[in-house]
Amino acid sequence: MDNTEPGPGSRVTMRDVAREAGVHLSTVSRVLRQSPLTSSLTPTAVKIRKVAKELGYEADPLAASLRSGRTRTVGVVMTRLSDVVVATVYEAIEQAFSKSGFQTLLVGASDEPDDQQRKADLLLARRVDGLLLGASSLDDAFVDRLREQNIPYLLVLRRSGDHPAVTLDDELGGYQAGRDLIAHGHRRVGVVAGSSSVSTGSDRLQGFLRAFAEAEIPVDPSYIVAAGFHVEAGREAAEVFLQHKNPPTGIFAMTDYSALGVIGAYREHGLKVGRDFALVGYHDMSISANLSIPLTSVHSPLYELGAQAATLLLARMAGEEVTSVRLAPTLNVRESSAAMWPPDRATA
Amino acid sequence: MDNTEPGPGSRVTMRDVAREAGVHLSTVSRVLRQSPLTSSLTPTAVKIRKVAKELGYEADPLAASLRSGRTRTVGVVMTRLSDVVVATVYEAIEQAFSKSGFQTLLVGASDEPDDQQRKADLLLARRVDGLLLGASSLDDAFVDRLREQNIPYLLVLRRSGDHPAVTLDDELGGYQAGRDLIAHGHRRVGVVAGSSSVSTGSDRLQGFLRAFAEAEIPVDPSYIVAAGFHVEAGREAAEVFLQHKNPPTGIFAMTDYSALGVIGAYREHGLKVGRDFALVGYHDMSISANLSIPLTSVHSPLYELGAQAATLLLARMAGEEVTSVRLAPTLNVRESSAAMWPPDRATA
DNA sequence: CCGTAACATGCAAACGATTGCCAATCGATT
DNA sequence: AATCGATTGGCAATCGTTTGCATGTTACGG
Repeated sequence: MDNTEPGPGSRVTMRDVAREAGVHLSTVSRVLRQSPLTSSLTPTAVKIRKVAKELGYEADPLAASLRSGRTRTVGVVMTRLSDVVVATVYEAIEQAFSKSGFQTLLVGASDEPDDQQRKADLLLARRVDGLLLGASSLDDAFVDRLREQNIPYLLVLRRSGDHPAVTLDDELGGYQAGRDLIAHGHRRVGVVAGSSSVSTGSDRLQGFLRAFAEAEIPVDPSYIVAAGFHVEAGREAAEVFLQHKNPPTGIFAMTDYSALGVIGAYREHGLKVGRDFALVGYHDMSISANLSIPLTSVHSPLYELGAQAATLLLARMAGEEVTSVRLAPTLNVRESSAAMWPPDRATA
Repeated sequence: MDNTEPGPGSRVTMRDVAREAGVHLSTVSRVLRQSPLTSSLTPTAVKIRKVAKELGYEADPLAASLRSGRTRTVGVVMTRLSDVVVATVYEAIEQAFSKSGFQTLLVGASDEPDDQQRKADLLLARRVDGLLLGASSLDDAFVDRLREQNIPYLLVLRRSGDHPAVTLDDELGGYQAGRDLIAHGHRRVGVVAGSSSVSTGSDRLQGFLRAFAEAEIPVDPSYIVAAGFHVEAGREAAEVFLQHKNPPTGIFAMTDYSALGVIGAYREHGLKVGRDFALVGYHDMSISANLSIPLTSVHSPLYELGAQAATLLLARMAGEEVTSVRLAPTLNVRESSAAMWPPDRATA
């Protein structure tokens, strides 16, 4: 026998509704799930709905999921949510799913592959109907396993192998940044790069280098500093640049944040962006256009990215085949890189 | 009869472990839950654990929750996650709960009270063990209902009534901002305020005004512009200031973002922050110290806020009484407000 | 007027755990 | 050797749904 909660103060269950309406439990279930088997106009259905409302019945998703195996929940694994880029994408994802009546279960993961896997397993244990991965590294055996297990999943922001993914065309973005620096006369350039094991970073670098290869301008590898995506990374890289006797005249930072770090560090050396050096950032966050010297930046459609990811995963969950989507960025040229280089040649 | 998933490819259940180990189902449950009733050293316990590992058994949280009523999940309601402040706090929350073996279910809500309530109800239907509310307005009847229903909850970031909350001392922050502007000689000041129905905004304003009241300096109400917390809000407010024939010399923006908006808009009028006007921001995000002209800003311990919120909610869930916590901010004075006003008086 | 399709209900077995109660076991104490 | 107390393990009910099958009802065409 069990006496945990004997009081009548408990919740209203289907059993209560059934008793009150004078029908069987299962009938209530069918009517309320509006299963296609039962038209909604029959007097019984009307009565059940009325009683349910009167009693304030609310379905228990737990019990339903246990029995049906479906949870109407998708799991989302993301890194560092405090990164605006990530947060914006997640916000879009959440809204899209919420609109379709799904709930998202968000877990943060570090950049270690193991951590992502552990967190994803946690989500799978919760029986999510689908999985959105925003933290996978380029070589992630774990994702292969997902495919084999036939679990609907989708990568977002980062690619890996030939797994379906919704990403930004980072190669193109890097290319655009490179073209911009070339077009403004820069021949000696530096890059504030992120970790090379993450597709976003390596793609941007590749595109950037392609631009210079096409223009047949060599890029000194020692000017490519893998520092990271945050403000401090920019400062670090800046110090490296400034130690060269011939520092680069044009800099591509892989994040607006690291671009700000560069601005700050250079500033402490008395150097001013847009005058003493050119700078191109990435992601075109709302702040970038509003700096004292507005920042040239590659704009990424982050919100659309999240929305598309949600749509595609929903399609996959419905059994459809989907193909990866790659969204194109656009370059916004502003004062930080708009001047021609070398300066004053025309007037000298 | 039921034939939904007859295949043996299903998951490993306790029943399987019990059969394999030659003990009763319930014994397995007790050992694996390491209920205090069963010491873990008995041979049966050892065997069960061994078998469980061999079979790759993993508990189904759904089934466990259904029976036990506990989910080891807390619900979190927040607004606009793309706001770094909110995202940072959430990140801290998630990490803290994750460390305690809880999962967080995050839902985004708009600023409308109804929406928050709807989203919270969704979470309650999922039987969360506790609720963290980051989107409540000042007058929120919904939270009262929670108290009556005896559900462990906690407000975070925003206060409401006498509900337990972990917040920043925004009044103090506003005061500090005000003191700074006064100390640097400003007598005509403007405020870029947010919505007054949210405690963060109204508290900051109140503190700011207290500083001026104490110093017996009047503040012109038409210089207080309720525009919002984002970049565009700053631009908007700046335009309002500039339409006055005597624009304020010192400006308090309630967010670093809106501060950036002000910088941008003034800049387009040829006005430079730190020289032509002083500016104080709020939250001291990583970028603020790295601007060309570093921004004076009130620093809030956001990460600590999230961590404390998690700790306190856990305590409440364990039945302890908790008292609200209010974390003190600290002012970081930088170039944007460091100069004395009016300028050049000493040298003139 | 009957056979039958079509549909609305009812029945009961799951889904996979937790847990109150009780019987059995075991060691120690008298 | 008998008794007592404490552990241990088994039993079965239960959490609140979903769902395959069987039954009952209605309507309709031939």
